[in-house]
Amino acid sequence: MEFRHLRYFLVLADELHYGRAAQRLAISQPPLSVNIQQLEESVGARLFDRDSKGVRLTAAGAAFRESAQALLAQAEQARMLAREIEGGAVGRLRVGFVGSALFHGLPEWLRTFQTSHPRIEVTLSELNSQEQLDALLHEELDLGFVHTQRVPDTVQTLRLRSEPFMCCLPQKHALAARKKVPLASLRDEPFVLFSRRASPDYYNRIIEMCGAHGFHPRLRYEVRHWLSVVSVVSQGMGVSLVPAPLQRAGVAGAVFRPLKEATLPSEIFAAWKRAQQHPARDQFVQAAMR
Amino acid sequence: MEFRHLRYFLVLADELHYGRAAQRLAISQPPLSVNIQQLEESVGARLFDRDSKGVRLTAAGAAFRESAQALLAQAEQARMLAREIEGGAVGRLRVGFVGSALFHGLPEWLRTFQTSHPRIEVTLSELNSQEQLDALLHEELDLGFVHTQRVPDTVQTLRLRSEPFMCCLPQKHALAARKKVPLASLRDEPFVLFSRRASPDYYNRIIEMCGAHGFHPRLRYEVRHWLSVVSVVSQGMGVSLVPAPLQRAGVAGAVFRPLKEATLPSEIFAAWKRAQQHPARDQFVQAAMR
DNA sequence: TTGGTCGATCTGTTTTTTGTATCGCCATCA
DNA sequence: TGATGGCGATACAAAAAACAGATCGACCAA
Repeated sequence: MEFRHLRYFLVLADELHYGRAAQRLAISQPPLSVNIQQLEESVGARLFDRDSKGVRLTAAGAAFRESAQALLAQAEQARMLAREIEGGAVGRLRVGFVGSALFHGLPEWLRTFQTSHPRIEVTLSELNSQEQLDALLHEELDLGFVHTQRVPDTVQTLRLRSEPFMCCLPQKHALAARKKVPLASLRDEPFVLFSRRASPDYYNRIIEMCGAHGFHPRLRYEVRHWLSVVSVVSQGMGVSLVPAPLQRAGVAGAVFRPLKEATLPSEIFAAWKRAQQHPARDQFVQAAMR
Repeated sequence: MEFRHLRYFLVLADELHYGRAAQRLAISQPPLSVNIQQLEESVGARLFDRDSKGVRLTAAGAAFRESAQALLAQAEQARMLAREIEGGAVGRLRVGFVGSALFHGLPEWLRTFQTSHPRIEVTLSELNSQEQLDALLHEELDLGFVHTQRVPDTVQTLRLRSEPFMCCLPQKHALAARKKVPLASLRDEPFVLFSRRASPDYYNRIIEMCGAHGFHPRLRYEVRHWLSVVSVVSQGMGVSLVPAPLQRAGVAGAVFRPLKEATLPSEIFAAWKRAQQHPARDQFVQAAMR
C-alpha cells in the first residue's frame, strides 16, 4: 500500500466512476483500475462494488475512505510539523542562565522571543556558568547565558552585554556622598557577596577586582540571589559590587555609585554547542542581540 | 512521499547507519540514500545530519519519526478495520421486526449474534412487514423479520420458524375444558386482535382463517402488543388466536388449546435486499437458522 | 602516508507504473 | 432481437522509477 493508492482511491470514492476519476487524476483509466485492485489486494478487502449498474463503495470501502482521508491529512500534518521545527517555529528550547542574567535583559529577551515564537516551549534553569557548560556538552541544554568566555572548542559564545560594576551602598553610608567611589576605600567595609557555590564567576571576579587594588574583601554575608545582595546592603549590613542594571531593581535604601577605577565589566555571554543544530535557539540569540 | 519512504526512514532512524539500515531493508545502500533524499525533499526539511561523525536525527527528524510511526500504525489499523467490516466482525446492522418476532426467537437470536459479534452495533425497529419491505428497498434496513413471503424480486427471504396458531382462552371459559378447539366454535366469541394498522399480516391471517370456516370474527378489542392480547384474554374479555410460542409468556389466567383443524401456521421469515452485500447480516441470519 | 569506513553519486539493469488498444459484459433501443 | 454505446477489466508495449554494483570523496585511525 502506498499513498498513491490512497489518493486514487479517494478520488474514485468521490466520483464513483473510473473514467471521470482517472481524468481528475490526470491518468488514463486502466492504471486506475490496476491501482484500485492493488489497493484491495493489499488491504485484503473489497472496497468497491462494480457491476453494470455502476461503482459503489462497500461498507468496508466507506470505512476505509475515512481512514484514507485521515491518513493523508496526517501525512500533511507530519510534513508541516517537520518544516516548522526546522524553521524554528515550534519545538522545545532548554535555556540555562546565571542568576544575574535576570538583570542583564533575559526577561525581556524571553518576552520578545515568545511573542514571535509562541509555539516554542522554553524551559529555564538557573545554573552557574560551569554547570551550564557541562549541560550544553551533554546536550541537556540548548542555550546558556554564562559569565565566561573560557569555554571548550565545541561551544560557541557570543557577548551580549557588558555592564560596569557599580558600588552598592547603604543610603546613609559615608561613601554615598561621593560621586565616584575608589575601590580601595572599600578595604575595611564588610562585603555582601554571592555564595561561592551559587556563583563562582561573580564571586571570583569580585575577589580579583579587590585583589588588583591591594586588598581582600571582608566577607560578611553570603547570599544566593541578586536582590538579596541589594536588600542586605540597603539595610546597612555591608557594601557590594554589583552589575549596573541592578540600579533599576528599585530597592529603597540602597544607592549605586560608579567606581573611580575602570574595572573588568560584568559580562554576559550566550553559549551553545556548535555541532547542535537548533534554529529556534539561533533565533533566541538573535532576539537577545538587539 | 510514499509509505516506502517512511519505512526506509524508520529503519534508518533506528540504525543511524545507512549500510546496516539497507541490510535490514534487504536493499543496497545507494537506493536508501536516494530514498532518504527524496523524503527530505518531499517533506521540505532535513531529517538527518550526516557528517564524518555519523548519522543523527535532526529535531525535525525526531518529530517526523513519531509521525511516521503513527502513520504506519494507522495505515495498518485502516486495513484491519476494512477487513473486519468485510468479515462482518464490526459495523452496524439495522434490523426490523414484526412484534410477534419477539415470541419466535428474536431475542435469543440477538443474544447469540451479539455474543459472537460484540463489535456490531445492532439497531432494532419494530415495524410491520410492509414497512420493513419498503425500508429494505430504500436501504434504510439491512435485515427484516416479516410474516410474508410475498416480496419483490430484489428481496430474498428465508423461512425461519413456522408455529401453529393456538386458541387462547380465559382459564374459566367453557372451551378451556376441551383438548382441542374447533375453529367454528369461536363463531360467537368476542375476539381480541391486533389493530389492523399495527400488524396487517396477523390481522388478515386471523380473518382468513375464520373466513375459511364460515364466519367473520366478532372484533371486540384491538390492541397493539402480543402480551396485551394474552392479558386481555386472561381477564375474560374475549378469545384469540395466537402463535404457539406465546404459551411460554407466562400470563396467569390464560390457557392455550390447539385448534382442531390444521390452519395456516404463523410463519416468520428473514428478508433482505439481494443486491446489498452485508456479511454481518448473513451471519445474523445464520444465527437465527439454528 | 595509508588503509578503512561511510555516505553520495554515476551508470546500466530490472521492476513498476502508465498509456494505447481492445475485450467482454450489460443495458438500451430500434 | 440484433445493434449500439457505456463501462470496467485485460493485454501488451512504452515510459518512469527504483534498484544494484562500481566508484568517488571526505574523514578517521593507525
